[in-house]
Amino acid sequence: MVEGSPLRADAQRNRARILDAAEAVFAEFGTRASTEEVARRAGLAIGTVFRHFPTKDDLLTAIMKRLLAQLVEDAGERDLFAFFGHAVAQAAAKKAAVDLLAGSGIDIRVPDALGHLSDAVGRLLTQAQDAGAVAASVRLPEVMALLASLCQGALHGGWDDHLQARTLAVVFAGLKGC
Amino acid sequence: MVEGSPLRADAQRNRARILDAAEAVFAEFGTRASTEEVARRAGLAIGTVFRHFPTKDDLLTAIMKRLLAQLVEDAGERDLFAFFGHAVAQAAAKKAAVDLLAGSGIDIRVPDALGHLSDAVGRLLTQAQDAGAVAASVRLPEVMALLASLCQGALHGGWDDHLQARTLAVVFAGLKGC
Amino acid sequence: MVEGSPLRADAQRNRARILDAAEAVFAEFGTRASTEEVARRAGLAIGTVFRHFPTKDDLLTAIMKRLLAQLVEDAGERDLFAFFGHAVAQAAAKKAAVDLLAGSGIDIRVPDALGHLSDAVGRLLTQAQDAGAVAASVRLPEVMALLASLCQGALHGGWDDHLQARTLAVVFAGLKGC
Amino acid sequence: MVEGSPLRADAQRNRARILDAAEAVFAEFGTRASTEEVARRAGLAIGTVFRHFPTKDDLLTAIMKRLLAQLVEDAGERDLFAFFGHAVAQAAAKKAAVDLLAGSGIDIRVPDALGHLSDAVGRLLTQAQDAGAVAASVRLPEVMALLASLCQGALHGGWDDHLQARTLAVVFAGLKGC
DNA sequence: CATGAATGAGGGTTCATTCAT
DNA sequence: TATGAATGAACCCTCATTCAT
Repeated sequence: MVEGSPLRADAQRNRARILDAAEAVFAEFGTRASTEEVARRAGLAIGTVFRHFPTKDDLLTAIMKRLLAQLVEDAGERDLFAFFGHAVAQAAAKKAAVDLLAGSGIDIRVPDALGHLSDAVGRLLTQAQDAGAVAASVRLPEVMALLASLCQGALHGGWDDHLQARTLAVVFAGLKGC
Repeated sequence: MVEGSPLRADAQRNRARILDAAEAVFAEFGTRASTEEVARRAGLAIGTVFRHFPTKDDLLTAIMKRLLAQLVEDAGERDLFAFFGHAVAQAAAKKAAVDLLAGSGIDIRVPDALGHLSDAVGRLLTQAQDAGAVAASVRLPEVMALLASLCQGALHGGWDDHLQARTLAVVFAGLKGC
Repeated sequence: MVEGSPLRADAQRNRARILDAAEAVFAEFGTRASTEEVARRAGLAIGTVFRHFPTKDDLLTAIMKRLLAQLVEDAGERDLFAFFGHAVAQAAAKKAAVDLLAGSGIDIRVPDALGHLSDAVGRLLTQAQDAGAVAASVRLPEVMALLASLCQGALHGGWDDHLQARTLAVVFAGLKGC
Repeated sequence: MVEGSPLRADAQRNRARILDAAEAVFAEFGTRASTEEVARRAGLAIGTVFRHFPTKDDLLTAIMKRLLAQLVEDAGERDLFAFFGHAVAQAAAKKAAVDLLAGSGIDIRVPDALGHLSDAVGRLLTQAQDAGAVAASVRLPEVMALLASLCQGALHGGWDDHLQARTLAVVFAGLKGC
């Protein structure tokens, strides 16, 4: 079953190029960067971008979904603390996506993807609490709130590694409960 | 020194009206709201707004400075924990300003104002550490980073009071050191 | 009572220039002509056109209203047959307006203006019937239908004067009843 | 003469499907409907449409020709009055074609087809005059002008059956001479 | 010959900024 | 100095047309 004509391969490649370019462009200039700039970076004509993503929002949503899916995957390979560190480290490189995660301006619905991330973090939280690494009183909503906050902070604050470590250390201490 | 001519009074009043309108408009619609909308809300013509703030960025910078100055003042009347709660609570109502603080898109330099806020928070931190309410190992940079992160998180996350309290509780526990 | 600042005069002049240019452009190229072309013909920047008519439809509606108002006025100075001749002769020069009158594509509501025209023609019809120049059985709806049809026909058919006269003669004979 | 290779059969079928789809689409949405929509409705790829009709105008011209040919055929089976009624009734269902007939926007030359229609109507006219049903003074050009006008009017005016009957009655009375 | 992805000019619209009044 | 009309670059998006597969 060879579903999809050979041309489909080109289209797939272009779709990926667009997403990569968009992620880079939006990361560099924010979501206000023009779709034209994305096309330029992807080395494609503007029409091609709109053929793949009929709306700028569609493009942003697609980026968002990809980022969240990646985070969910990343969550599977780490414990809660490592995942926090990882996510925060990623943030700086994912300006646009974090903006979107934050809901700034553009109305984007990625409930499923967000739900999956929440599920993944929930599993990490349970593991951490079972291992006694996080206080039993801590619940998922505040963990997600802290994760989002720290990603935003890292993104916009321009933290260096040292500052990031010290900041996370405070939060981790808080999670452990004391 | 002609600083006090009758016209100057008008100008000062207009400047204040513009800033108030801009804060309200940008808080409601984000920094993408048009300058024209700000003028409308201020009950002034667009030209007047640009006479006072030659650039939209200038206007945004001015709002930022005013917000930070207010925060510095607020810091003087609270302890570290109360101030965190206050700042976070404010965030939701100051969408635009927090965006700016975060540097999203528009390039704004308000080093002095930020420095003053840092100073104020530094004083609160010292007080809290002197009182044994915050671990001695905690330093100002991470406190500022946490403050900014939580403000961002509160702003974009749409936290209710309960979630805000639980989230802050984790951070406060972390600051106390345990 | 000097309502309106002096600048208003300029704006009024520009509004008129835009309407004149739009009528000419749309008459020449149809309603598909670009707003940019209208601006060019008016000797104004595109932004000015959109300041006066926030939407292309707004511009088309405005032209339509003006044309209909003119027709209503024209109706006051003629009998039914002369008015038919006049309207049909105008049609060729008013491509766009007739298109709009016909409702082609663009959704425009000018019910009031259309109603006024209908009223004016109704008066002419009554006069003609009172004078025995039109059969008593004829009613307004079909007169309006004939008027619109003939305007369309004249517009798109490129009739010369002779053909127009002969065509109208048939319709006039029909109205007289025989 | 290779006119009859198996492929030719496919091509002919596709050509017909495209014309049918185009007539339906343009009738529904006007000539502004996209060629892509036509391809979709025909169940073909856009490239196939352009292979058969290198230009959108070519497609529109082809539709026009087919419509006129059909009208010519219809004319053979009716007397002048019945044909008028038939053509006008068709108009509403042939939005696009009538648009084209009218020449609105797209520049299309279908002189031959139009000539044939004119010939057919000329025959009907002669018959009617021979039968004394139409005044001898009436000539073909104004009959064609009336026909086109009424089709336009019916198309854009949204006439109901009653209005159409009354409107045609006036024209028929005019043709009869009185 | 059919396919459908890619192209890119062009269209409607917005908005920061300028400048005549 | 305040006003608000004018400007025009830039943006998002559409669609006729081309061309590699």
